[in-house]
Amino acid sequence: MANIQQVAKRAGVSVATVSRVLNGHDKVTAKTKLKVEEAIQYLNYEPSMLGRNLRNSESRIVLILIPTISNPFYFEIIKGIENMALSQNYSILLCETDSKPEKEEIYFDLVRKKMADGIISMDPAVNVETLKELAEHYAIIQCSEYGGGIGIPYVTIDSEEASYRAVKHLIQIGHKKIALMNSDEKFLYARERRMGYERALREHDIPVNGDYIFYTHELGFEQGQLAMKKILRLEDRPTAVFAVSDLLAIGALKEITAAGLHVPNDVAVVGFDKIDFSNMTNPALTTVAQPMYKMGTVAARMLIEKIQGKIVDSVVLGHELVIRESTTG
Amino acid sequence: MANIQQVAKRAGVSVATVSRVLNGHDKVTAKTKLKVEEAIQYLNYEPSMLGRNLRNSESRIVLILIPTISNPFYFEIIKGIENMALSQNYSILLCETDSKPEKEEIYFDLVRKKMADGIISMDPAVNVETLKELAEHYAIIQCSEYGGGIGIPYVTIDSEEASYRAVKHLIQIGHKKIALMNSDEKFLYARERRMGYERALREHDIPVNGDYIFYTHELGFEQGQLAMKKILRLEDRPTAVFAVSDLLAIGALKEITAAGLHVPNDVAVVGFDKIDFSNMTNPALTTVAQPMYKMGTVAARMLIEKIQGKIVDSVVLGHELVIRESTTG
DNA sequence: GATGAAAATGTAAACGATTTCATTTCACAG
DNA sequence: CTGTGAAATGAAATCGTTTACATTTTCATC
Repeated sequence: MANIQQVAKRAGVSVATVSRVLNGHDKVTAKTKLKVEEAIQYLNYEPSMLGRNLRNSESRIVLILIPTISNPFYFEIIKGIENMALSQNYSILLCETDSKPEKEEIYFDLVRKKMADGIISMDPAVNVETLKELAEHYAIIQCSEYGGGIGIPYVTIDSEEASYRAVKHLIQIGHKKIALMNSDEKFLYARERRMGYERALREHDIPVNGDYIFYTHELGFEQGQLAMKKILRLEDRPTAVFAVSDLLAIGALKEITAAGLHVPNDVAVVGFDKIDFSNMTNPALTTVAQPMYKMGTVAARMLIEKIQGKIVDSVVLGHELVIRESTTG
Repeated sequence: MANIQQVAKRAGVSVATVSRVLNGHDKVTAKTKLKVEEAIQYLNYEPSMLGRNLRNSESRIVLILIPTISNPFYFEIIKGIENMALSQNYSILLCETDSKPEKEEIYFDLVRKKMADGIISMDPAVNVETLKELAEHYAIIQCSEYGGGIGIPYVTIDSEEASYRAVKHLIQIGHKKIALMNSDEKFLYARERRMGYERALREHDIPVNGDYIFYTHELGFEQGQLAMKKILRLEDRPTAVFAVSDLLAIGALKEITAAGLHVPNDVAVVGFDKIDFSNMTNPALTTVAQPMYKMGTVAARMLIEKIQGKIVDSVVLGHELVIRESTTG
């Protein structure tokens, strides 16, 4: 494999000139440019990013931190990030932490060692202390999930409001006994979503019943099944369930059907995220749509600006309630 | 941020010595080692991969080429690859081609420019010519999908046999009118799966009916719905459908239910891949399980060996039929 | 044809590590 | 105390770029 020296030699110019035609921001005579291009062609030369990266002290790689790749919630966000990154000549390293500190640490090390220029964190279980420390030296953006008040820019939606609207929809179609399937309240978004839930109830003079609130330690299908089992065993059974993730809701769906009950006639279900699969279930799932693709592009743009040393502000994006069969038959 | 020079200076040794304690394969006195480690600690030094990578002419990054991140089929494979890669100090760049040559080209360029040390291709739509050309200079492995006979090592399952067993299962539980929902036969695996389908039929003296074979140009949910619509319109309606992907099968499921028919009483359905969601549907899907995690680890191991210059052989892994509600009630 | 400013090109020093080869240090035998 | 070989360390080249600065070329002008 040829390097820039050999190209220079063959073209009869200096390496500086070759570099100039390569990057194009400096002026080069049409004639020399041609000579260089011929040499490049002839030698099948491809500039090495290794040399360039060292010289420029950058890697042109950004990290995406997600708890697990199995949650389709992240798909669209990732696509958004990827496309924006690609358009700016960045590549993305997708990092699954499994919410384990030791895996997280591996990836943090990647930026410490200059293998990555920045991080978009979507892991709610991320170690906030380390993140804060890292943010002093490196570019970091939080996306979708965020620890509040730690001074790291984020892009997210208004969880409280989204939750409020979802529950309000259930109330409007006649439900009064509404269960909340929430995740661990150590996460900010979980606290916000419970607040929205309670606000909607209070606004309609429905008392908040602690027995109707369930916590799961993960947002997966199985946790949804498990929680739904408990809900179905309540003596005063709820007629509706609001789950804070589609996977939880799909687990609930499966469990309700397995119990011989009908959705939505016996129990209505609302999910959160509008993952692809929410449309594939029987019945299709009513859910809150986050503008995921947009979220991804915005996060990526913010990160790149941060890498370039600019100051960036946090962003709150809109959301939308998508009403489908699981609440309206 | 400190560099190796400053560490050397503070420790009162040469950079060579620092490098030696860093990498640990050369001998260093316990006393100097301590001095160096103190200096590292004091300066908060982290070795830069940029310098190291240039010197070593490697990036320690491998590319994974997938058509789209939305297909859960790839999850477990990716996890397998990632874990194996991580254990060997490689990171993975997940690359979505959308089956578009221009996106593919972006990623191919990454290896030409030394930004990546090798490629694991899972994209059936990959440009085989370019891939072959690339394989002359760079480490490449095909995983799951593969173009046969192009001299690039692959890891896969025996598609023909898997397909044969799936169809045989349908025959054994009494079906004779079995539709095949296949993808485009420009893909080798599609041809193989049709062959398995036909072998099973022939073996039980069931004539192969061309009207029962459907082709989709993608393997998604919508394509499954569309194809199922056509199948349901056949005058001599099949009593079973074998789809070559779970997403197709889930589309079929939804469509059958929407038509007021029952699975499996009216139409039985078999999928392929055993993605997580195949278990979440109503009814749960009978499907062919590929050893995806294993496939990923094997592919990663093969790739790393290839990078190290070893000669690697292709691998065919086993598979398993998972019988669930969509065929047995 | 000399002059000078502007444009094009070249020289050489970074970037931050690893590693070969040379040199120094060390322990020990004579 | 010296000589010896092995072990530890150091000096400097190297990987492949980019770029500040120095130098040369170009060309319009007088």
